Amino acid sequence: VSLLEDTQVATSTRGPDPSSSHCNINLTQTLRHCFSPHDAVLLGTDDPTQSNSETRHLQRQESFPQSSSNITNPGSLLHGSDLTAPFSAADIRNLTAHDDNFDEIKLISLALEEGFDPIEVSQFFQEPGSDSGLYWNSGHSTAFFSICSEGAVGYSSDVKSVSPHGLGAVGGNFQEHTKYGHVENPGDSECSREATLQQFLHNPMYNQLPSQAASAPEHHQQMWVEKPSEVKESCHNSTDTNLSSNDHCAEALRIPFSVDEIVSMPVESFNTMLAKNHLTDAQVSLLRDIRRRGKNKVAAQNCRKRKLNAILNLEEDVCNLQTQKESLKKEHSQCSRSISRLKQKLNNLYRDIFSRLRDDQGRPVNPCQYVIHCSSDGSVFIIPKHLVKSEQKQDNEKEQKQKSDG
DNA sequence: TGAAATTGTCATGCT
DNA sequence: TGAGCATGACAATTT
Repeated sequence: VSLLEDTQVATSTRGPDPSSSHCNINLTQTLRHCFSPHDAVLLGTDDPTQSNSETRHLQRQESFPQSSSNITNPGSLLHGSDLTAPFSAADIRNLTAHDDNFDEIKLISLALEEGFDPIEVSQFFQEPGSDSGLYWNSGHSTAFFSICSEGAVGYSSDVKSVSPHGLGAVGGNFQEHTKYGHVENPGDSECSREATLQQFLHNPMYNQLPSQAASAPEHHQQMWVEKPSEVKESCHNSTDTNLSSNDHCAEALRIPFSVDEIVSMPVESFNTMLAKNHLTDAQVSLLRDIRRRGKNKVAAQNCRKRKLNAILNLEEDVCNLQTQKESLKKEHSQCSRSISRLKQKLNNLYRDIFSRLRDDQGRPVNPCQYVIHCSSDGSVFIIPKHLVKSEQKQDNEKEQKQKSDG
């Protein structure tokens, strides 16, 4: 590996920008792209998840520049213990130990103890108004903050980058960092191998496997820099037309706080955390934004669940009411039939009674002129119809008067 | 390739 | 007054 470190390998058209004049990539950078703390652990053990790592290795090979075939057997370079060569035994132990404890809280403490420099970090936050410039995707548990060269702040994480161990903290957007900040200048002293190694070893925000990041869709990689309009504008306003807007937004910043932690911790703990870490106002604002967005994201998810449940409940209610309506319809038709039968019976009875009635002179009573009246006490009278009509009129008038008085 | 569904975010109002 | 929640609206992304 050390021999290869200075070997310049021409990238093929599969490189980040085939048309770019910066199409040479340092193999060391490439190896860094293709290497994660997980690899270090997996390569050094007989982990049963080896097949998993092989799968990832194959994926990694796909994203590996084609021209790496200039080397006798580039694949072999990625196998075996050679890859661990740049790391000391202590480093490997360190990696392994941390890999087993890569939960977010320990990442935070690790970063605070070993890697995180608030002052260094704060230099990326000198410009206020981070709210509108910030963009982040918290599907994953660990935060990665990026900042445009003009000062707009961004954040990115990758949902799909959950580690095989489910700890969700291995890997990081290092790919972005190298792509935007290092590949352009392989010899940049600021990106020295040693610094990168230190960064690699101590960066707890390494939450995305480089291979996954490299193979991720371009829009995923650029979400954090492309979406905010302010970032876009500030990046496009740059005078250097040779570099893309993403290159201008390439400066990466890491805050060793888990997004989940930021969002879910009690407000007292959150405020304590803010107070203890000597953050700038912009950083505090950023973290509060992250917390607010995280809370709101969960709220939106809950809101949508409730809305769906409400819709489902309403659909269920509609079904129940339709069933009830059908039942009532049946009942109504049954009642109507019963009423018809009763009416018919009553009519027959009426006719039968009148067919048997006779007046004083023995003549049949005309049913058109008389009606059968049943009083409340049970007595039955045969009354001329005109009397009934006049009585009914009087009754109706009485009712109307009562109603108007009432 | 267009439509529909999903998701994250913002703004706003309320507690 | 700050924090959180609920929700409509919008835009980007995914299906």
